[in-house]
Formats: sequence, structure tokens, C-alpha cells
Amino acid sequence: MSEQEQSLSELLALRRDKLTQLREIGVNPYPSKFDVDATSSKIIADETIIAEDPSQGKRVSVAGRVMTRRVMGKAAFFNLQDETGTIQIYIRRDDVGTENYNTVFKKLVDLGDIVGIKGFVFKTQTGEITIHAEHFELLSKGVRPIPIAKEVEEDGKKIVYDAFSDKELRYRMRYVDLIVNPEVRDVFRKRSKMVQEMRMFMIDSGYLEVETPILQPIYGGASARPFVTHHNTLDMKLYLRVANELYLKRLIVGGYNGVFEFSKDFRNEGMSRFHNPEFTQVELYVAYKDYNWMMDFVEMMLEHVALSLHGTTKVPVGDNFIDFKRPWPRIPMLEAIKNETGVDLNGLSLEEMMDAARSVGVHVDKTMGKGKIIDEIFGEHVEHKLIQPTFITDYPIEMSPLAKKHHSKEGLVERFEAICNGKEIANAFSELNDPIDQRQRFEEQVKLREKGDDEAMALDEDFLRALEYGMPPTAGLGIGIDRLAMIMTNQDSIRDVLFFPHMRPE
RNA sequence: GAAAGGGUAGCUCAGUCGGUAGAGCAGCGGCCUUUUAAGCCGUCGGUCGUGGGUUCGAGCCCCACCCCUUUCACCA
Repeated sequence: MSEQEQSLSELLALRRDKLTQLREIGVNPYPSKFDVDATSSKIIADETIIAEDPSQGKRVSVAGRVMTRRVMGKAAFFNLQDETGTIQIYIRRDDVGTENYNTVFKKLVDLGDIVGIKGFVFKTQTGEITIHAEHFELLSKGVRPIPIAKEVEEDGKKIVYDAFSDKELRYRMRYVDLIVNPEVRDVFRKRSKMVQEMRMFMIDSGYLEVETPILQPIYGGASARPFVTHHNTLDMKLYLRVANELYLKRLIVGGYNGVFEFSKDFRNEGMSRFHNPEFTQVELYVAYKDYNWMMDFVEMMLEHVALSLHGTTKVPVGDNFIDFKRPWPRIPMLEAIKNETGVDLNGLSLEEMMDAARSVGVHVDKTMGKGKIIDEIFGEHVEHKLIQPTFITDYPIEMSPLAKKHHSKEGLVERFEAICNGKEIANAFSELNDPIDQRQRFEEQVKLREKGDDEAMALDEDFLRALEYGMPPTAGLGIGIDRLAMIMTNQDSIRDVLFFPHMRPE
């Protein structure tokens, strides 16, 4: 018996004893099925369900957890929670049988147990739609007490007492969190809908949803440290993917005009409010398009998502409303920096750029190239100020080894990030499809790696071979699903949009 | 990786100056056939995160460690 169980022993022993008692009186605490034909929310929404003489009205059959209970001798009220919400049940000894009521319901059923109810719908004296039970049946006996909260409405505001609010326990036991905190169920329902809407948007655009390897012999497509694993039979090292970019581009080479994948990616880096070791990204590649086209696409898709989830393009996030209505501003990176800091980095030498960085309080060192310096200044002075959706375009080439050189601006690539609520939510570029240029960029990454940059990309010989067969001009996109879900559901931690955020072992 | 805050009953939380560990809810025993944080009477429940130390005496002070949260750093 573990320590925790020991301290629970009294409550647990009591519950187990109730199981025995149930079996002794011939009640199966875990029956196989129950025919459900109604949900709490539909019953409450249905104006016509209450007959003039309710006892002659339509019968409903519902199932769910007993959440609160008010027993008044030979009759009782309790709240039954199903997936859709909560509905009150009125149960009387004389309707469901003396033993069923006195012994099973009153003595042996606890809060949190799952029960089935059949009966008719009526309104109580205080006007609450309630099911008058004619049949009561235990469907699953819980042997652990659930942390029941109580709530009351005052002046239209809902006040919750004793809510199950300990974040550690909520994350470790998400099943309990979902039982007792209905708003948590809503967040994840919204996240699911968000993904579905994006998926349908891309499918409706004619693109193919695909799957690519998670276990990769060479990881690539992003600057990040990987998780390493081992294949026993092949006796070889494999990496968990940090991105699926290089595989999806191989498929574009193969002749598909548009492919996308919702991809669980893994990065062996720090954890925070914005970072989980595994996270979800959707990547999309579309042939014969460039990054300008992709900006249009992102705008349209995310405007559509906001409308689908909220019925409006304005999404509440913290103290702000974020408006996804297109078009969004498109600002070249150097211009955005000039707007915020007054510093014009255009055409500066490395030395001049370092001075400029210092002049706005950005720390620089000798190892930094122009691209890194620009990136630092942007991160320090611009990014967090961009609350409304904004495209920042034309990134330094050093930071973007897989992006195509800008068609007119020296040292830049055709890349954009969509920034929203001060954070990147999308990253895209005109994909580099010149195999010679790509090889050189990889070689620069290899040099960085040799200098100790363990986030630099590895040279992927097979990917280069694919490019050598010819990849059409292609626009590529990545959207962080968890980050977007945080915005769309107004949550300020990634752990609140992941069912099972990573935790150290108990 | 660093700093700050936290860990006390199943849940939410008090705990003063170091002096026998508390409340509400849940549970348990009663009363109560339209209640709704139902009510009323009674009652059980603790390895105070873990391990050391100081002290006559530690939830409280000291040391080490574990876990969580927040912020910072890196990134998406």
C-alpha cells in the first residue's frame, strides 16, 4: 500500500465496503450497459419536452455522475453531470423502490458515482428543469472520493467554492480535472474544433493530409536539440522528429501539389509556460506558390477559425481582444525595427550593426552575425508589442537555411512570421528549391555545429538528392497548434491546452 | 539552468511569539417527500512534502533533498 493510499485508507476502505454491500444485496456495481437517449443540455434546451401533465409526458433516459446531493428523507434532489452539462434529478422512495432508494441511493451511492436515470421532465417550484426519476440504477461505483466543488449564483455571477484548483494535481490527474471543472472540458473541445476547422480548410483547398516518420535517422527542418532513441534490431540511433519539413518537401518533389500534416514534434529543450517537450505543429506545403500567397492563405484560414470558434473575428485574450479579420498588416522586419526603435539597420556593416544594437540596449558578442543581431533586436524591442495579428516579412538569411533568397533584397529571404499576442504563431517561406544553394546552406550549418552550436541542422544527403530531381517553386508554412490554441481559448499556459502536459514523476 | 513563492484532513484553506494540529465542504450516524453552497443535531478524519539538526518541546527555526507555480534564459 502506497503512502497516499495509507492516508486515504479510511475513505477507501469505506468505499470498498460499500462495493461488498452492493453485491450482497444483488446489485452489480459495474453493469455492462445502459440505454441513453437524451443529454442534459438537450433536455434543458427543449421547450416542448415538459407536458401539460408532466407525469404523462415523454420519458427520457440519461446517465452521468452524481455531483451534488440534497436528501430530504424520503425524497431527494441530486445533480447529474453528463458530457453536455448538468441536470437536476428528483428521486422519491415511492417511485424507485424502498431498497433501491434507502439502501442503494442513500447509503451506498457516493458523489462521483455514475448512475442511469429514466423518468419524465418537469419544472420545480423554483423553476428548474428537473427529471423526475422513475428508474434509478448504479452504473459504476467509484472507490475514490472526488473533489466536489459547490457553486452558487449570486447576481448572475457564478461563485465556486472549494474548486479543485491545485495545478499540480489537475495536471497529474487530468481525468479528475475534467470531471469537476467543466470549463476545462470546454477548452479542449475548442482546441479539437480548431484543429478540425484547419484540417477541413486545407482539405477543402485541395491539399492532401499525409503522415511522415516520427523516428528519423537524420533530424532536420528546425534548429533544435532532439531526443535520441535506439532501434534494437537495426542497432542504430534514431531521433524523434523536431519538424517534418524535409519529408513533406520530398512529397512535393514526388508530385503532390499540396500536402499537410498535423505533426507531434519533439524538442529536447527547456520547459515553460510556452514550451512542452512534445508539441503539435501543422505544416503545409503548396507547389507553385510563394510566401506572399501563403500570407493570404494564413489570414483566410485563421480568420475562418476565429469565426468558427467564436462567431466573430474578435477573440478575447487576457485584457485584449485580438481581431483576426483580414487583411493583417505586413511589415518588413527591418522596417518594424525602425518603427519601434528608430534605428535603421538597412545597409549597415557588421560593426555598425553591433553599435546600433548596443545603442538600444541589446547585448551582442563576437560570435553573432548580422542575422542574429537583427533577430535579437527584433525579439527584444518589437515582438512582444505586436498584439494584433501581424506579418513580419523578409528575414535575415543566416536564420533561415531552408528559405529561398529574396528576389530583390540582398541578405534576406522570402520568409514571414505571423505574430499575435506578442508571440509567433506561424512561420513560412518560399521554400529553397535550388539544390546547390541548399547544399551550401547545409554546409554553413555544419560549420556552426562544429563551432559548438548544437541546435544547427545536420546535412541531409537524401533531402538534397530529392531537390536535385527538381522541386517546383513551393510555399511552406508551420503553425504552432498549442500556441494558437492558447490564444483561441484564452489560456496563458501551454499546460492548459495539453491534456497531459509533461511532469516530473510523482 | 537561475531566482522568488508554495507543499497542513479527500477538496479549499487558517495556524499568532516555538508550547496538546483547526474551519468549511466531503465522509459517517440520525431527522426531513419540490431542494439547490438545502437545513438541523451528533461524529470520524492528520507521517504538517521527505530526511537530518537545534531545543525540555518544531507545522513554525537551521541544513539537505523532492515536487509544483511564477518569472528569467532557449525555443515553437
